[in-house]
Amino acid sequence: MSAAPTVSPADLEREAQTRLGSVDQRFTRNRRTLVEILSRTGRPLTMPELLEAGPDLAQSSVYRNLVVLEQAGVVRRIVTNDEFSRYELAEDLTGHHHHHLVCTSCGAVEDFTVPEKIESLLDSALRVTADQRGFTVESHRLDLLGRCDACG
Amino acid sequence: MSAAPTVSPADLEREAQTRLGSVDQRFTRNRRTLVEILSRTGRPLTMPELLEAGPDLAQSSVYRNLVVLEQAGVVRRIVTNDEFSRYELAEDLTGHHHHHLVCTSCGAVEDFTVPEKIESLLDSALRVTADQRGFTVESHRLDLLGRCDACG
DNA sequence: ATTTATGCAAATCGTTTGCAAACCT
DNA sequence: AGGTTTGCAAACGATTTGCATAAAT
Repeated sequence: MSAAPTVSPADLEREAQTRLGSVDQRFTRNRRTLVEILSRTGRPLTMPELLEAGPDLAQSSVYRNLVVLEQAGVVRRIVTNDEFSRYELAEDLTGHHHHHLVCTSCGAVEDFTVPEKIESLLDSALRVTADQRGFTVESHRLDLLGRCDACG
Repeated sequence: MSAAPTVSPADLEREAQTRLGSVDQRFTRNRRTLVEILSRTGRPLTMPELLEAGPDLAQSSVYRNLVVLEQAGVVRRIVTNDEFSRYELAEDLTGHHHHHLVCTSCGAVEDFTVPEKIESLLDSALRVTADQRGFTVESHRLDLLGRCDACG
């Protein structure tokens, strides 16, 4: 349930730096702050949550920086039926492939993982299906929808 | 790739009728039209697509009716990173459990299924994980993100 | 007749954008 | 300097809502 970083904060910064550079973008103070917040929190955050965690950030800049960070492959945007988008570090940055538990009552989103064996089985099954359709898979998304512990 | 209805149009109408009734809602002309369009098309439709398919429908009424139909369990709303929500018939109405291929380029959404064996394996693995977290599963959602045939 | 659904137009609200000042190198 | 980023305020656009009319029972 913690972020369980398999990547050190320093490595993370360096990798974020690199990825931004490869898209001709700078790793500015505000962007650092965002990466730091997302890293520390270790779960998908909404805009209000980000602004609360970084009170000096201007909302418009956060939106703009999240777009940049997403294009650089540092951040991933998650859309649910909830009113807000959520943002988390790209999973190949944290080395932590996972999925989401989405509460249909309060909108909360948590991470979870499935056993490696199931994951790889699923992965190959999906690839077969996609190929048959001429679909080029970039990633998959597996969410569980239901009621979280708090919402009973 | 077709809708492959395992449920006849008549059965569908009757069931929609029933479900609406159980939430104290009527099966009005406009709602019939929506169900008919979704049934005929057999894939998730956006608001513009719905309005094009039913030129006499008022946009606000469509939005309102989709809410009602969703509450009655007749329709399911799908949110992607695309600008529009999409709507399809609830899968327990069509008897056709499926997932989605989401094109990250054009936003198009197609249905696909995975082998029953994989599906049930996944299902039990998910249930175990959820239980450990005190999470009550209502449904799962498995999307493949990538480039569709047309977008190469 | 009374309740509910409809359609138009206006309001909402998360997100995006224009622009001038601040920042970086 | 020369370019980018920032923050404020205004704009956008998908969805929602108020209200008067039309259906439905």
